[in-house]
Amino acid sequence: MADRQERAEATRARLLSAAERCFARSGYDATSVAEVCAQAEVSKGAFYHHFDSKQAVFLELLTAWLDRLEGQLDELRIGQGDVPSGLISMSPLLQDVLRSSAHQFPIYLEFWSRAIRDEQIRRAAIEPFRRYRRFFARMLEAGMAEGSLRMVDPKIGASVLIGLAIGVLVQGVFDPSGGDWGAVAAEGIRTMVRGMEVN
Amino acid sequence: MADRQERAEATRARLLSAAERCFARSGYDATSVAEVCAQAEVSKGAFYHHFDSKQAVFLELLTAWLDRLEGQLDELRIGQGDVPSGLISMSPLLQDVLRSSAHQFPIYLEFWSRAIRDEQIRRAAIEPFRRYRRFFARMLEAGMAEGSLRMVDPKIGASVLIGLAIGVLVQGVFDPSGGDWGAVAAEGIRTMVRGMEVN
Amino acid sequence: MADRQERAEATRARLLSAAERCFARSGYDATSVAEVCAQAEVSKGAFYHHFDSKQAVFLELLTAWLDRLEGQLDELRIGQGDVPSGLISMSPLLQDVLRSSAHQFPIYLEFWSRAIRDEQIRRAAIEPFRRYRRFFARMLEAGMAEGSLRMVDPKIGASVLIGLAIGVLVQGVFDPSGGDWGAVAAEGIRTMVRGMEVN
Amino acid sequence: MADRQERAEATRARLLSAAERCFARSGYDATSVAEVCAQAEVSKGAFYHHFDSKQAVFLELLTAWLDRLEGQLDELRIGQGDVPSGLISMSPLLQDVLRSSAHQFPIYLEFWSRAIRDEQIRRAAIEPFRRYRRFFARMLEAGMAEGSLRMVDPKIGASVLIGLAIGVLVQGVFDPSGGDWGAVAAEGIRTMVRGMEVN
DNA sequence: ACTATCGGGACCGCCCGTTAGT
DNA sequence: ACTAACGGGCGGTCCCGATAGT
Repeated sequence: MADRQERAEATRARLLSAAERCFARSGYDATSVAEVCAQAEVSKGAFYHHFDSKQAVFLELLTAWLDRLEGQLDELRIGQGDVPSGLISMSPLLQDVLRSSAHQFPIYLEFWSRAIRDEQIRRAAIEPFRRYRRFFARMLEAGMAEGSLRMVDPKIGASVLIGLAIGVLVQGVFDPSGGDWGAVAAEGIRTMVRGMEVN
Repeated sequence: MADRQERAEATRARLLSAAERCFARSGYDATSVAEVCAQAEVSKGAFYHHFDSKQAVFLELLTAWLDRLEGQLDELRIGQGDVPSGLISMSPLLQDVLRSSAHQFPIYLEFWSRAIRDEQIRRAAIEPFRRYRRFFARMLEAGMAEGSLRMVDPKIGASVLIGLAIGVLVQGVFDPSGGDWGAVAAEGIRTMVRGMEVN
Repeated sequence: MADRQERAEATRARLLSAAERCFARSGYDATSVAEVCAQAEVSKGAFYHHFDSKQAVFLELLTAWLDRLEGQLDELRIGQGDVPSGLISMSPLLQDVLRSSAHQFPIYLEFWSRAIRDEQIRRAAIEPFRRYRRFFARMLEAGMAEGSLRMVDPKIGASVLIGLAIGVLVQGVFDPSGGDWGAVAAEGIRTMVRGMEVN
Repeated sequence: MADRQERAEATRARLLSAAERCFARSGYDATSVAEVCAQAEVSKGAFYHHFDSKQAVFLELLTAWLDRLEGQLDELRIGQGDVPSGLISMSPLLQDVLRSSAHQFPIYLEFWSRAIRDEQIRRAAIEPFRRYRRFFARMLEAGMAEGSLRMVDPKIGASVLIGLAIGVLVQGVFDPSGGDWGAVAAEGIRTMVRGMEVN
């Protein structure tokens, strides 16, 4: 039956989860494959059976995270009401990411560092962001169409919104005790929206 | 007599510069001490004579960069006019940082990744940000006092501003060809200020 | 009914052929069992079902090659005419081996390297050579008997002949473009025979 | 003083010698760098300080061996008497190589196997042989000039001579107890020369 | 102040072979 | 007969840092 396949997928999942834990705790470079295997309680043979390299695991974790984020974004798409209130209703999402990703975000930050140098990682890391930007650009266009938002280049406006989110995330991760980052997120979005509204 | 000391200072400087180049090109972990020494055309012994460890060099580069940034900020402090236009006049600075730091910023991004795990690095990396925040908080307080800005928690407002700056920087570094980041910076600040003004 | 067995035999043959290709291309050590299996489009399980080990495949390829060589030699045995012209008529064979074995010979060269250390391989690799020597020794004895060849120790003479063949082969394989090895083979045999004739 | 440098060269020499021993005993692939280091009683750090890679050591051993061989050849160049007797006087050299290289030759055989695949090794291994061939070609030309040798393409004749030497060496190494290889070498050269003489 | 040499250690990737399953 | 999953282990390379020497 599918017994074998199930077991294999379980092993794979255990490896991914162990890798995520290790990367989050010690960082990518400081995490050895052996450590991940030990955490997952499998052999190195199993590791390299399921993944091509250490980086491949990383890439998979990255894309999974980015996809999850996009999924959450899509769920909010069906926001009733006008665009400004739609945007404001997103601050819980940002706060949620802030809270839940506190331990994972550092990994992705490190990943981004690598993305600058590695073409493959760069593509994987940047493409989703371009999609996010398209998502927000469409929202802004809708807002302009409905007359609730001032006229701005939607692409630039979207980049500003995403920039704010990233910046708050970064600060929240580095200096968790340095401020009420949930409040900063909320206030940031509120201010941003205010600055974008027609009046 | 100062000959000896001068020569030593020059070696030290060459090492720092070589390290900056290497870190920027390959990242911290991928850069070996030997590589830095080769670039600086000195032996490893010289390296360890001037620095305690690879990380020590990194720390020194970090603080130098952050101090330079703060210096640029201080120069702008003597802004005449009201606070909103003072803030807006800062966008060239951000654009400048965006342009000039394009090659160095990745290093500090990586540094931040490490800051999460390493107490020493964390302090060095976070303290300046707290200073930046105090700087902007004071600006916002002044704006509220002069009646040009809405009432907000100045600390939170400052964090929002810094977040925006970071977020634009990050995007600009990762995806330089993905947008006109100078324009994004300008538009972001303009919108932010609009959203903060009394009306 | 023979269906099952046929299929198995085909798999076995595909593995052997794939192994030969891989060994020739990358050498014995640099060729992994996985690579051979990939080339043969079967799983590693199949490999180890048909062969005990990587070396077993190697041994099988070796003996097959040596047997083939001996077969070609036997075909020439029915040489009419005297011994000297019989020997000279063998130079096309050497040239043929030179041409056809260009890609396989390196494998066996490597095999010989191993033969020095491994008893099992040594026996497999050396025994045929002793047979070749006996073959030529008998020819030389015949030549001496018929009065066309000088008196020499037939065993030593045979070794000289085989040595010449090996040496030309080795050079031809290493430095194919370095000379006209077919001509070298012909001239070598001719000279050798001249040196062996009574006058 | 030169104390330090002396010690370093001693270490280097110990490594080379240990490598030669190990390669001869177990073959190139089966010899680990760690093993060589252990034999030489130095650390891996020392190994990689003196050599770029395992292969670099191999290459150095190879070229040293080939150069030594060429040196021995050059010493014989000042042969008085005519060319035929000059050639015959070389058989002790071949016998000597046969005896002394019995343990090293397998290494170079393996090296040659690699030479087929690796451009760098190939060049290092083949160039000397081309030089040998030029050496013998000049001898043959001299012999033809003095009228003691038949007219043959000197390049081809030289290749034949070298081929004979290689072939005897190969057999002697593989099957040391299978014959009197010294006698084979002598008889081979004698026969060859006889076959080349004018009558 | 600066160098050459060296020590000790760790890491990624891979590899050969086995076994549970089909 | 054949497969996928896995175990256990090793090997080359490199790296950080220390030391002995100038």
